[in-house]
Amino acid sequence: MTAASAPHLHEPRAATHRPIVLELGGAVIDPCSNCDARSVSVCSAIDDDGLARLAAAAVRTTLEPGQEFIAEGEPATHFFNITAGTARLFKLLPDGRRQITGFAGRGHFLGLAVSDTYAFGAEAIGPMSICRFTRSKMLGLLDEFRTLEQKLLQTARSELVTAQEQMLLLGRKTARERLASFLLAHAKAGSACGIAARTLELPMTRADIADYLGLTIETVSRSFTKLRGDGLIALEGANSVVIRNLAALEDAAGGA
Amino acid sequence: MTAASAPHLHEPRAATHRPIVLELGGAVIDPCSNCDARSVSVCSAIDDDGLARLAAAAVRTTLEPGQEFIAEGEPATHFFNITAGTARLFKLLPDGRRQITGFAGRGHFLGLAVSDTYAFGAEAIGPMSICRFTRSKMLGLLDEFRTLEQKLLQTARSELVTAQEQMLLLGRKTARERLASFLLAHAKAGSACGIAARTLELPMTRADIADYLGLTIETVSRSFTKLRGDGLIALEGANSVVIRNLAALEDAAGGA
DNA sequence: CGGTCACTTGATCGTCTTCAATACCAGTGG
DNA sequence: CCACTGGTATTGAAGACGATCAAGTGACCG
Repeated sequence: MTAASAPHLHEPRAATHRPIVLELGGAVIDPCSNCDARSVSVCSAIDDDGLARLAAAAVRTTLEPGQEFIAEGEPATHFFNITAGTARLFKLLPDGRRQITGFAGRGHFLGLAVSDTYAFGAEAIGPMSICRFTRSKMLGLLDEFRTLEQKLLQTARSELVTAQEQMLLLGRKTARERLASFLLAHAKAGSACGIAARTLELPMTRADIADYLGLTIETVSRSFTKLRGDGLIALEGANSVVIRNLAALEDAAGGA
Repeated sequence: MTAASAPHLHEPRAATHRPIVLELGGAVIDPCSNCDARSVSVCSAIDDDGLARLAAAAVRTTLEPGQEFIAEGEPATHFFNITAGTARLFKLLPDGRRQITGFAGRGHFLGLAVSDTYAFGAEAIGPMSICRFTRSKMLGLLDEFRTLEQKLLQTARSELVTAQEQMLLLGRKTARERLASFLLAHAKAGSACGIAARTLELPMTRADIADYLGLTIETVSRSFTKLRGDGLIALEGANSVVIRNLAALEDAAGGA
């Protein structure tokens, strides 16, 4: 598939492009066929002919850390495909309380709103690069390529399953179980195969983790400390976690 | 579209069939074209020719209150379409803690698992009737009728939005806000147009509501009492709720 | 009329939150 | 090289919200 593959999770990995192809003839030739994110994204559902059309419809953009690119409640004019970096997806209450509904990494497709406004906001956590499509062009592609639509259905169902698991976590798990579940989920997502990675790089802050797990920063921090004290994990700086006892961590996650 | 339409929410309403058609010629003629649930279900995405094939693939079943018809973790052999009654969808932790991820009423389509096992369980709340399809037949229909697939994508996205709202509720709202949100959501779902119904019939028990809102029975009960004491609602028996002050209830829901 | 079941209400307890102080780390400039 | 600064994480103490434990009420039913 794609070239380099790091054991890390959600790393920006921006520099894997092969400029050789892009410079052929001096013009940009089909950036999509060359995209790092293609193999893990809905774009993989489209054939080579379609890819040219996709490339024509796409606008590549880079984002600064913290930059918001989807605003909850705003008209849903665009679709996005993440090619590098990680975004936080969130919903807000009027008084400022925030719930992060998920983190979206490379290959993640965003913006398929039901209504004509976005149902959630999205911000870059670190530096990001995204592919932007207008609503009409994307809908045209969807109409034309059934495989794309099928892939989206598959993706949506998978996200629905994840969402249900998150509801179980938010509604019924303790702080310790939530953090353990979170770490395990990211360990699994970070490794290519099904085996959990031993070391995790967490691109998000404690505040993000707290808002994702329905806790406060302090409780997240205390839970980290507790898991470390119990020998389940080790912390190397704030953003790097090493799993020292996978079985015990799975146990601490509540068994589901 | 269909004939009778009650203001009530999730009412079993089993007896609206028109036996006249069924008795023509003495044999059952296309139960699908006659189905109460058709107009509100994915079946509406299929044309009349397809409906006959759908009918051939469908097996109608009735369920007792409390009967489980989807078991979490079991092989996903069937799809289901609810034609009458309400089901609770839930996930369990090994120690018995339960999170209800949603309630599914007439027209709701269930069982589209990502993996080959069901990701959640489903039980009848009251008496129910469902349409059952084998996995292979349903996949065949899906393959044949693109409109059906499109409808499913639309449904899945809508459920995803609902799930995100529920995450906000579970992660960041107080008990009072959760119950108010719950009542409002059902008021809106119960009425045909966008205007919230004034009276709600809740088919589920306090335990179900608690497991849906991530609370205990006691806290749900206390919150009901409190909302009543504040004049926002009135209770007529345990399962009938009248909204007395819609604006205040929306306010109590946390504004989102 | 006793039994069960669902709901309500009360008293106490515990987990997580809140408020507050301190530690840490990278970047900057003296 | 080291003090200063701002952002982020950790730790501590007090408080609140919801959970737990327990009792009481009411409806339905044999």
